[in-house]
Amino acid sequence: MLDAAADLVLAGGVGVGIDAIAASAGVSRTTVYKWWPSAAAVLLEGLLERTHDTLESPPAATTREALGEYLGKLVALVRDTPVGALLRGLTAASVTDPVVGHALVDDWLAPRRIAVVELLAEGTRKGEVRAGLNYDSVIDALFAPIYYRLMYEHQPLTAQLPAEILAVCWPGVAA
Amino acid sequence: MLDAAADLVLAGGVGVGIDAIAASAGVSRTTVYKWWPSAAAVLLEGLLERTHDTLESPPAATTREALGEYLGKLVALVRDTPVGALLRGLTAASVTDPVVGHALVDDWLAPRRIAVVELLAEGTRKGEVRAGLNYDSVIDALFAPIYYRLMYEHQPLTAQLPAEILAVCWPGVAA
DNA sequence: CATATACTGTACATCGTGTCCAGTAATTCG
DNA sequence: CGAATTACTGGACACGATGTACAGTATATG
Repeated sequence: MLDAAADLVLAGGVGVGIDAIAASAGVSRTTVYKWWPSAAAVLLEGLLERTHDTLESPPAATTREALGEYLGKLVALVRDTPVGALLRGLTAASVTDPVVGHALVDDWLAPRRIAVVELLAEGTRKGEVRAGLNYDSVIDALFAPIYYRLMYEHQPLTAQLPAEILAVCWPGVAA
Repeated sequence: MLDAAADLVLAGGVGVGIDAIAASAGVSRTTVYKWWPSAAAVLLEGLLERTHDTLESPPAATTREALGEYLGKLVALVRDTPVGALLRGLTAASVTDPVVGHALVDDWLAPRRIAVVELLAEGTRKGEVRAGLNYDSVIDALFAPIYYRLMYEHQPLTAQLPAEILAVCWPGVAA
């Protein structure tokens, strides 16, 4: 059912409902309800299940490069896989459903923020990142443009975005 | 009807529908449909009508201060008025309704981005802002954290946010 | 006075959600 | 082997929201 749900979103649908998931998975609606409380819960679990291997940051020579690669991996995921549509739909759902909102923050956003906190802490240890930074602000500055462009589509979500983000933010982060 | 719609959102409702708007405005549902195609359209017009005076940037000594004040005004609007809830709801609606999405970008986001472009251009003229910047990236970096926190609520939307954003981004923007 | 415009209120078709229930197939366990 | 648990089916139903249709009323305009 998780695969079916993800495939549905891939196929272009953002407002995927229980009916569509059940039909696509070849099971009855009742069965879906037996395992998940809502369509959004299915989509969220499908999202997490397919991406739990995208958390670690690849080794890189410098902290700046490591951040660039980490953001690049996220942008690629959002651009080239159903993850983008999934995130858009779940973000919309989170507005009316606080449970989805909390799950999205705890299970999607938070782990990625933690990964970057570690990158920054390591950078501070190596003398590449300024000490005494407010990590939460920095992480917002790094991640937010990606979600901003994902949601509003006022600017294209290009592969160059991480480099552009770092061009603006890195001078305020570097030691 | 616009006032009624805005008041409804203020009262805590994010998923405001045609029924609620009509009831709150004291008119029949048919009448609302006569003037707007959807509930989101009413809310959007109400939002724009109440905020078209918040576009200009106040005069400030330095470009950095001007940016801080401009972002501060936006944060205050989002924090202390129905604008925050309105934006959250409309952003959610924009995911399934492209018309709302375009209107949100063209009539809400774009004018504010243009105001900041002017601030930055003026700053470049005064020698306070680096020349050759990619304005779109800078503007994303400045605005995105506000919308990011608005949507996910993973971090509080405090009055200090603009200062924190500038602490990270200004070094990459200053001449 | 006649007409156009705005509004009313109900009714209706439609869709998606979430629950309920009786019945079936398969698996596990005594 | 037989009994009980577990998973699933599919149809029915209540519910709420959306959007349209229509016949009728009030009000202002000319």
